[in-house]
Amino acid sequence: MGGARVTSIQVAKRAGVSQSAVSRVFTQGASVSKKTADKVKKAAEELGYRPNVLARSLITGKSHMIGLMVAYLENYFYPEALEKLSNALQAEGYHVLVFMAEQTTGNMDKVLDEILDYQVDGLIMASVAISSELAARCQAAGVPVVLFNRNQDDERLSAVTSDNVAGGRKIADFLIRAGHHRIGYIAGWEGASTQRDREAGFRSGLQDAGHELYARETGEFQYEQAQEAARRMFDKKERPDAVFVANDHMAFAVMDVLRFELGLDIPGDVSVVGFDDVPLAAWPAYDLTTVRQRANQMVAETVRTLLANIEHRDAEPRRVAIEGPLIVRGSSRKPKDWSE
Amino acid sequence: MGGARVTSIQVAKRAGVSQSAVSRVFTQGASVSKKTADKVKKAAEELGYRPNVLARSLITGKSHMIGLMVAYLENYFYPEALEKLSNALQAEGYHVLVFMAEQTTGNMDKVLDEILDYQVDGLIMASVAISSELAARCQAAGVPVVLFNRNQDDERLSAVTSDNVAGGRKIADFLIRAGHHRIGYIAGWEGASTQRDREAGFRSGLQDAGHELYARETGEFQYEQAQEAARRMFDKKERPDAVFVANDHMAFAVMDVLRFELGLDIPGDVSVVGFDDVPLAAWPAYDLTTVRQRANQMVAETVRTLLANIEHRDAEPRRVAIEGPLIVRGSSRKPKDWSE
DNA sequence: GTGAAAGCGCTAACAC
DNA sequence: GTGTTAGCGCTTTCAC
Repeated sequence: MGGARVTSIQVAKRAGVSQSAVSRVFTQGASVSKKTADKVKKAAEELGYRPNVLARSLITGKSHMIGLMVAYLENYFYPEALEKLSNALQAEGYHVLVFMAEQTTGNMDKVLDEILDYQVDGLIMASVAISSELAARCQAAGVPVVLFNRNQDDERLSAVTSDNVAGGRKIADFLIRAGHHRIGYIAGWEGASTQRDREAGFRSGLQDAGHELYARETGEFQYEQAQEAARRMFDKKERPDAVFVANDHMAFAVMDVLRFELGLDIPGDVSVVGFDDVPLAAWPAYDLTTVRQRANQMVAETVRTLLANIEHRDAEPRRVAIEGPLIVRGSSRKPKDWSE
Repeated sequence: MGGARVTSIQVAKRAGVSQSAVSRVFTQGASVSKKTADKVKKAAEELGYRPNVLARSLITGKSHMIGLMVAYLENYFYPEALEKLSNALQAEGYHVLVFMAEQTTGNMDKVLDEILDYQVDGLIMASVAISSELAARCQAAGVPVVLFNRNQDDERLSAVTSDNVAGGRKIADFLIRAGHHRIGYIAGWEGASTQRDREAGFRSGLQDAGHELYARETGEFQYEQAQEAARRMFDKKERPDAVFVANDHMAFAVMDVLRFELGLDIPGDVSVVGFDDVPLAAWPAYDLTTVRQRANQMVAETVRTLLANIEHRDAEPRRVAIEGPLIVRGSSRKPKDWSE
C-alpha cells in the first residue's frame, strides 16, 4: 500500500520478455506480435502498470501538456472558455497546465519561465496581452503560442478572436436605427485589444452615420469600476439615451446602477448593450442585448491552430476573427422597422 | 530561432565546469562555492538555460504538479475556487494540471488514469464525488487526495467543505423566526454531499422547531432544471411562502421564474435563500440572502492538507468543515426582532 | 567543493 | 518481431 509505482522492467520480468518489448506494447505504431502484446498486457494489468508520461516525454520531446496563461476568471466568458479548451485538448490527448498571471503586476516574465520549465508543447494566452519580448522567448524555446480573445501586432503570433470591430459597428448601427442620439460608451482596460477593437468599430459605425460619441468613461472590465463609470456618466441632467458597454460583465454593473440607484427604466430611459453573450445575459433579470462571442468556434480554431503549429514547426501563424451575431433582447429599444 | 533547448551540459562547457556543478547551482541546498555559482549563472544567463523540471522529476520523484479534477464550472463558485487554488499552489511552487470530468458519464476511471500517468504529486477533486475504488487506486499509486467542497464516507480521504449541516440549520432557524410556515426546498444533485448535508441540516432545523418541509423539488444544480423545479413548486394556488434553494446558481433561476414568469414579489410573496454567496448574489438585481462559503479559508485548508500529505506520507487524513455566516439580504423577509 | 559515474523510466536505433 | 544498447536531461552518491 502506497507509493511503489510499477515500472516497465517489473512488467517485463513478469511477462518473460524484454523491457523494450513492454515499451513497444504501449507505444503508438510500434510492431509487436499479438502473442507478446497479450502477455505484456496481462502482466501490466496484474501489476497495475501504466507508462510514466514524464519519462516518455524526456525522449520524445513532447510532454503533451499545453500551458494556459489566464489573468482573471471573474468575467464568466473565461471559465466557460477554459472548460471548453480543456475538453477539446483532452480529446486530442493533451492536458492543460494552468498559470494565473496578473496583467498589472510585472510577474508575467516569471510565470512564463515557469511555464517553459515544464516543457509544454504549446501555450495559450487567454485574456492576456503579451509583449514582443515574451513572444520572442517562446519562439526561442520552440513553443508555439496562440492568443485567445486577444490580438497583437506581432506578426509571428497566432491569434483567435471575435471580429470585434465588426461587432462594435453592428451595435452602432443598431442603436442609430433605433433612433438614439446621445450614445455613450463604457470602455474596458485600455491595454486589451478587445477594448480597442470594439471601440474602434463602434466609433466608425457612429461616424459613418454622421454621429459621434456623446460620452465616454472607462470601467477597466471590472464590476465595481464599471458601476462608478455609470454613476459618472448618468448621474446628471444631460445623460445618454443609450450606452454600449465593452463587455457583458460590466454591462450588468451598469444596469444595476441605472435601475437600482438612479431609478432609470431600461430600455425606456436608456438602452444598454453589452458584448460576449455570457449565459447570464440571457437570464430575465438582465435580458441583455449583446454581441455573441462564438466560444465553441473560437476554441475549435484555437486548438486547431495550436496543434498545427506543434506538428509542423514551420506552419504559418494564423489570425482568425470570428464574426458573431447581435443578439437583441429587452435591454434595448428596438428600431421601428424591427421584425423578428 | 526555434526549438533548440539548452541543456546543463552546454552550460557546463561554457562555464568550464562539470555538468554536475551546474546541477548543484540550480538545486536547492546543494553546496557550491560562490565562484563556481557565479560562473555557472553567467553562462546560464547567456545561453538562456533553465533546468528541465520533467527530467528533474524523474529523479526526485516529485513533479510539483497537482492534478485538479473538476466536473463543471457553470456554478461560479468553482471558477473562483480554481483561481484561488491555482494562485495558492503557485505560491508554493506547485502547478495545476486540469482534468475535466463528467460526473454522470462513467469516464472518471479513464480521467484518473490520465492524471496518474502524469505523476502528479497530489490530487484535488472539486465538485466531484469519488468512489472508494478510485480512492484506493490513488492510495496505491501513493498520490494524496483532497476533496474540495465534497465529502465522502471513506475514512482515508481528506476533505474540505463548508459546514453544510450547520448552514442548512441556520437557514431553517432564520426562516422560522421570520414567521414563515410553508417552507419549500429545492434540492441539488442527490449524489453530492453538499446537497445531502444542506438538506439534512435544514430539515433538522425545521424539525427542532416543530415544522416540516412543505414542498420539495430537485434542480440538479442546473439553471434550467431549477427553473422547472420552481414552476412545479409555485405555479399553483397553494404555494410555499419561503424556499431554500441548495445553491445560489439555482436560486437565481428560481428568482427569475418567480418574478418574471409568475409575477410574484420577493420577498413580499415569497422569501428565497441560497447557499454559496457567489459575487452575483450581492448584485442588486438578485440581492440574495445566502450562506457564505469561505472560499479563501477552504482553499487555504485544502492546500495545507494536501501539502502535508505530500511531505509526510503518513500524515493523517483531515476532514475540515468551515462554518460560514448567513448573509441576510433583500430576497428574504426579516424576523420582526431583526437587528443588524 | 568538485568531477566522474550511476541511474531515474522510458523510447528508438541497431543488430539479429 | 525481439533483445541489446544507447541516451533523453537531470540529481545524487562517491571518491578525491
